[in-house]
Amino acid sequence: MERLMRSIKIGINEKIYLKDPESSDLGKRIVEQSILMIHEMGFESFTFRKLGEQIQSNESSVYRYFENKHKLLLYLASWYWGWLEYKMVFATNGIPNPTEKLRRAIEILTQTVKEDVTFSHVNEVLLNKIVINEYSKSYLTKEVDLENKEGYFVIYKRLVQRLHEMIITVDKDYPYPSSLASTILEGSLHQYFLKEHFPNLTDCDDNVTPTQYFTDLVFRTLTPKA
Amino acid sequence: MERLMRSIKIGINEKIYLKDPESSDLGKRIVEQSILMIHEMGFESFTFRKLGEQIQSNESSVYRYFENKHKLLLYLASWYWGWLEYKMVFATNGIPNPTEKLRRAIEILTQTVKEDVTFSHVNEVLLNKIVINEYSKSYLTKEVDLENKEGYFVIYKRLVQRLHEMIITVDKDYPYPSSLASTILEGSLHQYFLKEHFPNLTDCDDNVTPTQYFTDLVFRTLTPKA
DNA sequence: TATAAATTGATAGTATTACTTTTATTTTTG
DNA sequence: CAAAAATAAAAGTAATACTATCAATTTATA
Repeated sequence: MERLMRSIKIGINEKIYLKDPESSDLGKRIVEQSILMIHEMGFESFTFRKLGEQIQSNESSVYRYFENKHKLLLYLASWYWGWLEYKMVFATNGIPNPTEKLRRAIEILTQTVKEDVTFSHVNEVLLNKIVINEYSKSYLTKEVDLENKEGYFVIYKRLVQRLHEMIITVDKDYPYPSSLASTILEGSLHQYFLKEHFPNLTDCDDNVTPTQYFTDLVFRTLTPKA
Repeated sequence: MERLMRSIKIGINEKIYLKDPESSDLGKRIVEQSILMIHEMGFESFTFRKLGEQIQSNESSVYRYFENKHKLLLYLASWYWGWLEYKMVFATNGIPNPTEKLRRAIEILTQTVKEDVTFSHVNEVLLNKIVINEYSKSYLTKEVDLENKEGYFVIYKRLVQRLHEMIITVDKDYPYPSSLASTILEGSLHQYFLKEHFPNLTDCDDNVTPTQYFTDLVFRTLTPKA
């Protein structure tokens, strides 16, 4: 699995970048170091100037890969969701029982990223934390409809769609499968955030995981067909 | 109800502002026009300079009320949640049946704000839209723990707490009442956002409301005690 | 292997933002 | 009416988010 993951390239919409960061050493350093820096200082404080210094290159060189830091965030997010999608498809493939399949999917999608599989230069553990703290900012903008039309969110949308399909396979009569799917994905990020910063607003802690909460929620909600 | 609402002042943490905007005509114009402008141009494009022009005053005058636009957002959000809390407490007060009480609370908390009650200078319809699009940005910051300690999020937290209490009154054995409560509040904002920008990721549309989705979800999940 | 092409690095420049400071003017209030 | 407070106007600062230019270096290819 690890070896396999390492050899896969995640297909990201080419309009997100000016030059594919996977195509050069500098590009990989941009991705690698931006993850460390955004995690460290947060998205608002992160700038291309600082990144340039960090990678011992130049601001202007970074701009040749990404138009701006917003596009870089879209890139990192797409990478993350593409990686999760891959893990999910792999883990659920071949499970015949729809209930078990959905259960496994929820597990993959809502669990913490513990090990650094180190898919080349990308630190998935930190990337997961970045997504928890910053992903919303990538779509809560005035440009969202335009960017959606450009296809910048396709991977995330496909992931929700896959979850949606697993839900209706378990219970074809459930009336809100899309909403439930999007609630699981978005809600999971939120529960992780609350656990860290607003522990009173969640039941998740060291002993209770978002995975347990959402698994319980989904299977109380759905009525599996006989 | 409308009359009552108009005569109530929402108690907002005094550390959020430098000078109470309710205390002067200029302050009220700041709040009133900032709501229109943030709704119109989005939070990132909104600046105190532009606001100063709009209210026929000066940037520096705005800075005497709020340290920066982030604090202004915290203020507007507190106002909104305080207003919603008030509506909810009012609407559920005196309902003896816990299930009906919770149902009514969910209804209030997840429904669209349709009418402009025009609680003085605040346009609640637009404020609701601002909260949908911008609220996350108020806490997804590196300063969240500090600001939480300062009490900038108390009203929102109290609202989740109230919902939590109603949930356990309906089903004292449900193991995740805090998570469910926070999921309802946050998830509702998210479903409204999806309905507008990612209709494929939600079942909510002109005919199906987030209220229906969450009411259904909660009552499938909880087992009311006999 | 020479040369062209592409990439990168360094520097400088522009417009805007997010403020702060100062001073003048207006409004409020005792 | 005088003093105090609030507001307005203007200017200034440091940082951001870029763009443009050109030189240096690496890479590709003829």
